[in-house]
Amino acid sequence: MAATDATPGSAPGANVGGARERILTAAYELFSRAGIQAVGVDAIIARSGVARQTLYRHFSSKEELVLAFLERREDLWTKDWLQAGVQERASDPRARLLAIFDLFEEWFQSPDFEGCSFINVMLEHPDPADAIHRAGVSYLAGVRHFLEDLARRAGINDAERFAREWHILMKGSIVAALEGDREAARRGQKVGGLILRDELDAERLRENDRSWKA
Amino acid sequence: MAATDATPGSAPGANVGGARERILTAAYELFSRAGIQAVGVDAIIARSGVARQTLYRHFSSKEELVLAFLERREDLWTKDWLQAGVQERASDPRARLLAIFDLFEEWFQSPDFEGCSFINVMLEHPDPADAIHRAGVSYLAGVRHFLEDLARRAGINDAERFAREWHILMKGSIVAALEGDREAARRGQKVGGLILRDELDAERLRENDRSWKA
DNA sequence: GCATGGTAAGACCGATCGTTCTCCCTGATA
DNA sequence: TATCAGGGAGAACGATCGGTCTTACCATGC
Repeated sequence: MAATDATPGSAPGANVGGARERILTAAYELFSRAGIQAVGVDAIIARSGVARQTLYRHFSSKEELVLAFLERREDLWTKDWLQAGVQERASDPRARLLAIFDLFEEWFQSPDFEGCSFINVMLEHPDPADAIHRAGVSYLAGVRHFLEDLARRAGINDAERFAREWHILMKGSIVAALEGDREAARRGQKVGGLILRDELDAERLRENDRSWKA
Repeated sequence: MAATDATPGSAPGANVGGARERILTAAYELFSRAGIQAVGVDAIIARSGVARQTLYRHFSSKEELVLAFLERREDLWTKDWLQAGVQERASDPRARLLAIFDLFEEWFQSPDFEGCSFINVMLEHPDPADAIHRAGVSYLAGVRHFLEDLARRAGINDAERFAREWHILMKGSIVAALEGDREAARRGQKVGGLILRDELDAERLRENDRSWKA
């Protein structure tokens, strides 16, 4: 995920782009894999090859850097990977919902599978008043809104409820994958199929009901 | 969850039982709510009212204390709460599986809902070689084995596969509840109902198939 | 030439981390 | 009475934490 190294021997991502960019790249690599509390600013400074003061010029505190990391995570993971991925794999909204778990299948098998950073930071900062906790919740809501949009396009009756159910499947299968279940994605997809079938049945019932009354 | 205070004014759990017991009680309360890295040994010492050296006489390191906390969590949460809870609420294995989410419903509404410590510690220690990570995975497997047993008693064909699907629902709804979804338990129960119905249909098909061949 | 601003390098701060140590007290046992 | 283990209180260890400060370098624009 890091750009090609411009200065061999130095840490990946060092001396590529401006200082702020190098800091964010290093923070992304470290935070997404090891979590927040386990990564000190010293580690980010070392990996980015930036001076201490430079980091604090761009980010007034570690918390601000974490919030910037989460913002980037949404760009790279939610938008560039998840949303773009399902759109290139399928065109039908229903197929796109199921394609999420095809993406997950590949993701889970990747050697440095790191899980969902939004879940990770939310659990790592349990206080609901914590800005980092709230940011995690907010970016998870962003994912859910994407599901809601797909559900609406698929003609599903209560898109918000459906999205929340689908998201539960996604989050559950991510945790299962972190436990080591290599088939977590297929399991999520299978149960998702049951949900979709149930929605279809319900829709058919509603239509029968309408034609009955007509 | 802490025993009644025997010495009013001191921290809850202090001077109740032996030193080891007080330490474990304090560790349980702090670790389960704030996580591992956020809780220092100083906080556990202060809450338990125990001397520094006393803690290190009973637990050779913080890591050992964390492992003892997880062991206690299995006793209190998995066995005394989850397993005992579903057995008193229902007798039919299928009803017991669904009753898990009735328990979750109450759990999620409790003001100090803390989530699943096994998931929390596993995500907080992402390294699969870490003893704490492995312990979390192992206790999650314990929960899964309980589900597997229920599934087997319910006559479900592939109990291991079923248990993994059911567990995904449980974990997903726990994370959703931590996000603030007040109906996460009902959602899990509803999707669980779809899985159960599907298992019933499949079993019916197998029986039809058998009588057809007979 | 000279000022300016971004950056590197690194000393330094107080606080906290997990851990070890010493000293003293108490209560049970021999 | 003498012994000894368990525990309390707290100093102290080296390491690391997030964050500040100083100094020097270098490229740019006036």
